[in-house]
Amino acid sequence: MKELAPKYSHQEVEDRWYSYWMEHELFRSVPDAREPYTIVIPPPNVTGVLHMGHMLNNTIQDILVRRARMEGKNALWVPGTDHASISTETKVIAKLASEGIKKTDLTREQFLEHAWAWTEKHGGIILQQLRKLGASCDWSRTAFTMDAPRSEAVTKVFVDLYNKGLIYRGLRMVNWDPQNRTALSDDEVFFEQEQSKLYYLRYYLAEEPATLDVTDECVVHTDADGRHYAVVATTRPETIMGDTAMCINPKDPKNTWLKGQKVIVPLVGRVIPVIEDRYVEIEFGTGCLKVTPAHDKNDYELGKNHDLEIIDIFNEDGTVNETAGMYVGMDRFDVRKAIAADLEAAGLMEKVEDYVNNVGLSERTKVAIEPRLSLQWFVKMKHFADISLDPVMSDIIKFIPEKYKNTYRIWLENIKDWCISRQLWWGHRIPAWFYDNGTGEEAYVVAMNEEEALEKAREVTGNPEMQASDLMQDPGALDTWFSSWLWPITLFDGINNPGNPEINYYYPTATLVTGPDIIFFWVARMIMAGYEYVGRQPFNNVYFTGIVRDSIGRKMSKSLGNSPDPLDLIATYGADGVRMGMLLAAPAGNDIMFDEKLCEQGRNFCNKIWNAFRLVNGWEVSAEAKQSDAAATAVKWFGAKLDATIMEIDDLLGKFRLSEALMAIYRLFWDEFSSWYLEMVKPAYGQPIDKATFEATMHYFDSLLRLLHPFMPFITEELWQHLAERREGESIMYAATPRAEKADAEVITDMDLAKEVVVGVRGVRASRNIPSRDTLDLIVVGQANPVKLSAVVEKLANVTPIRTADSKDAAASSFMVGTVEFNVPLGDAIDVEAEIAKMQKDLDYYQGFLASVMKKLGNERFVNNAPAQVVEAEMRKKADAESKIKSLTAGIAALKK
RNA sequence: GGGCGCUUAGCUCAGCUGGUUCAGAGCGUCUGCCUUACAAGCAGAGGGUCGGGGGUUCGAAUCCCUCAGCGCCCACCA
Repeated sequence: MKELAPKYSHQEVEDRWYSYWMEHELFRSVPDAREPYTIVIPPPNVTGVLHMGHMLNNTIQDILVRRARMEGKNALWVPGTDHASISTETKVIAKLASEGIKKTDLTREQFLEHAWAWTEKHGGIILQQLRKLGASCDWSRTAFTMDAPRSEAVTKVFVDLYNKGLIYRGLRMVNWDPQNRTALSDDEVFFEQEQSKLYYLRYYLAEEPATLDVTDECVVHTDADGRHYAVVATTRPETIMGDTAMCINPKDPKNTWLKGQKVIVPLVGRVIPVIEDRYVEIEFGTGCLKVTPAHDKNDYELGKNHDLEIIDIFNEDGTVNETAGMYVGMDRFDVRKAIAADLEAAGLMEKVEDYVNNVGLSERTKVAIEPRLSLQWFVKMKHFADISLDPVMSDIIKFIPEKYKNTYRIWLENIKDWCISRQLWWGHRIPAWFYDNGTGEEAYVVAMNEEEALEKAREVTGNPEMQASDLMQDPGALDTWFSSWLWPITLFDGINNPGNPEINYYYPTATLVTGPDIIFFWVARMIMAGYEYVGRQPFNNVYFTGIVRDSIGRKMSKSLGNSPDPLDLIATYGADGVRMGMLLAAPAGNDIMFDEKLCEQGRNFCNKIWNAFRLVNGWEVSAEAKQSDAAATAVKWFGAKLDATIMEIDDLLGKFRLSEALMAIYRLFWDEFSSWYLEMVKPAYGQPIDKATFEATMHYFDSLLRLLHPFMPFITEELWQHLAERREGESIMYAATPRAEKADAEVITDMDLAKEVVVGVRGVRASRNIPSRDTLDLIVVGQANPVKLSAVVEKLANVTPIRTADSKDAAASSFMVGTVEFNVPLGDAIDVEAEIAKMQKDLDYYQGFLASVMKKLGNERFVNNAPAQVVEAEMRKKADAESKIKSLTAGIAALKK
């Protein structure tokens, strides 16, 4: 056998094995007779870069897939990327801007060329990075949400839903992003607190009435000239050009005098009515609300109810338009400043207060959303909510952790229609064609392509002369999620080619691994699409990972600079080390407090495995050598320990407690196998090992590597090749995961006792500074030797065969294991005072313990009410404590003599 | 405003339907060791009245109430 370096070096090993796996197509899956196990990757944004969230997410997926593969399932992990419509378009625009090119200077085709070029350059980088992590994806299936098969499916679904009446076009107040000039869905808006101002504006009465209907409770404003005015508090004075009413609450006693009046919009001069609606909050500001139906969601509703005029004063980019009549062409925020100054100058500003406001921002551009009235395409969600709630609530689709079921339910119960159109170019184009039907009303057809659209249009209009040039396709694109929601289906061509062998085999997928932040965007909608188009759930489990934070709990972000580069981490600690580091910090459902030290721990573990292998690899095997008692015992015991841990791991993995499963293997390998087992079977210096022990050890090593492989694929593959001859193309990836039905509990218990005795002797050595090479005597006091596995004790503690004695040796250090006292005679080396102090401490503890047990047993209600076995246990505790006290008391007395 | 979750050792967490000395794990800390696989290591040790208060019970980290602190999601009063 060749010499191995004392330190494991991952660099060369990891790349070599990844190439080997690829070369032999070991990640490839095609349908066969085995049970399928499918995972579809949450497609990362095509222009994205690998971050720690991806690392966590994909490590988990890889563990699940590799484990399933070793369980004999036909495991498939499908990779791909997302075209990320708005995000990519934003980035391309920014890139073009840096080159001095404006989007508006380009045609659609020119812009798309740039976008595709960008996609080709960046797309796939992130997938390449995943390979470094060891991701066992079937790369031959790599998909893109905007490639041809996916695009066709998207169009098909749009047409289908339109035909079913589930997609409609409507004039709605939408979230408008003035930077990208597009509508956004509600889910793409986030709110942030902002320091702003509350402006109090004077709205003078249009006509001074002869008498004012004033009560004692009224708050009436009068200026120096005796003219009356109302005061309106607003955060958005720049929208006054769009005011078409002022609103008060009919129950507001302060403002009853305004009922039925008309007021003048400051600066603008327009006369508007005072309307009454209970929507107005009496306590807010002055109780007077300016109503701008074109620029506020609630105002729009008010406008509808009170039949108000709608005056839209903004352009698509958030500048003021001609309709406003003033400040034309200025940006909305510049107008705010200008108008505030002008109001002040005109004496129309009552006062200005500081105010903390929640402002809606575009998730992508971070620009303040402008509520805007526009014609958009919507999906009716009621139907989808109806078909997708029950499967989750009844655990047909299991959420891990379960708490997200609640979140899901509440969202579905309050669902709003989904705005799916975006005024963007990068994305799936909306398959609707408009034409002029001469009525001035909007007329369009929805079809798979232009040809079909023309056919339909001719049919609808009854005009066979209609030409393609008479049609104009909707220039907009679809929300990215309108393609993502089909992902588990379109990856197997289930929309274009329903019921094909692939979709029948791989669908429903096993487990979706994703973040809770996209539970609405994506998870819920995939469930909807799954039931609508396949009639079944898209996945059986959804494992929600936490957010990766830094070691002091801050979210990792570029701006904070607290996010390590995953590839740097891999270079430093190895993919195996980083995978372990991620996982150690990642209990399901909790946020991840990531600390680079955990990767170090992972790397150290690799080194430990490596060195354990170096040890066994270096043994000289002798067919003649006889197996020692210690070795025979060790072999039997570790087999039991291994079985017990296998069952524990099965249980943990079944509950998706990956972190704990890995920790169980870690302890099994490090503590039980390396620190205990290998020390038990290790031959004396220069001696060969017997064949039986060697073979058992290699077999155990093999089992450990198999258990570990899903978590740490590279080092396990590297070492596995040394364990047995293997043919080219074979891999631990397909070795069966170890199984166990039951574990020999007796030998485990016996060994636990033996280990405690060893630790006891080591403790004596440590406190007396006795080198481990000095052989000691070990005596059981006052009873028969209870240690069955004494050969192990003799070897590991380096003691002569265990003897028994009736009473305590005055020149011995002692320790207790259970109820048994052990003596280690030390002769002159004994420190009587220290020995007495130690025993006295134990004695105090047991006396206290006995007292508490006696109190319990003295309580009649306890004895009468508690189950018999609980009472019996207390009786045993009492007997144990008494026996220990007796032995300790005798020991102290012996020492004091 | 509505909802969900968390608070256990210095740190990160596990403790299922209350009961085996149940108060645990990993890391860190301290002490002693370059012992013939591994100092990225070995051996040993210390460390918590389970957020506060109250209740149910023979018995509570575990169940109930309440207070405090932290976090997340939804809604978005100008």
